[in-house]
Amino acid sequence: MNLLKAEYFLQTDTLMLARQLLGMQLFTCIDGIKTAGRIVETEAYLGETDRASHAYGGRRTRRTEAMYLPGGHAYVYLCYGIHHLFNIVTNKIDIPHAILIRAIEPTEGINHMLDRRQKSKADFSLTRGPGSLSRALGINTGFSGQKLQDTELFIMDNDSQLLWDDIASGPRIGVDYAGEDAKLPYRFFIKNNPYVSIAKTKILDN
DNA sequence: CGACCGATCGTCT
DNA sequence: GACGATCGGTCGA
Repeated sequence: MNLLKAEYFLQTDTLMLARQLLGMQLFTCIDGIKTAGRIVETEAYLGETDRASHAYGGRRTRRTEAMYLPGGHAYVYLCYGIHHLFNIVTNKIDIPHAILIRAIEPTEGINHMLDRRQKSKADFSLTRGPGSLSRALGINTGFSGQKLQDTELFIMDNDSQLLWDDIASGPRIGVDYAGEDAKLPYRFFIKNNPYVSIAKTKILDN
């Protein structure tokens, strides 16, 4: 396992990055508490031209400003007043692409995750869904705009590559408001992984 | 199972 | 003042 430099996310092909993130590990080390999980589900948001993106049409607000930073920064926002959703900004400065991390498979610090989630037993719901995994890892909106680095929030890539056949894609979840763009297959996940959200659609392909 | 619903609050108009 | 890139609980079949 190697530490992934934040600059890795300066790459411009956000869809490819969203696919490549699968199998990598997301770490947080907060107040000395280290927790991590293997990324098993992601969604790409392609910025100005993507109706599902908060940056659609080039919208710049206090909240979305983090997405206009260079790739390798975090974009975290509050959803439904309760959930802190974690994204990795990609592409060059002023191009507001981002990848939402939708599910991880816990690998380290499971007891701390249970504490944060106020659960007594580990089950798949511990880190299934973007709000759940953020809570388990201790990620909140305070991280928005921060660069990924090796002290608090970072990514390690894996020695073994995932096979193409192990990955599936389909429409993104919860973006019905996005019209035609809601159908785009910008959600990627590891096939048959129990931590992946149960999607209502059946459209699956590579 | 599936459908429905309430929680809860920052953000934008 | 309305609305979410959600979650977890309940209710009925």
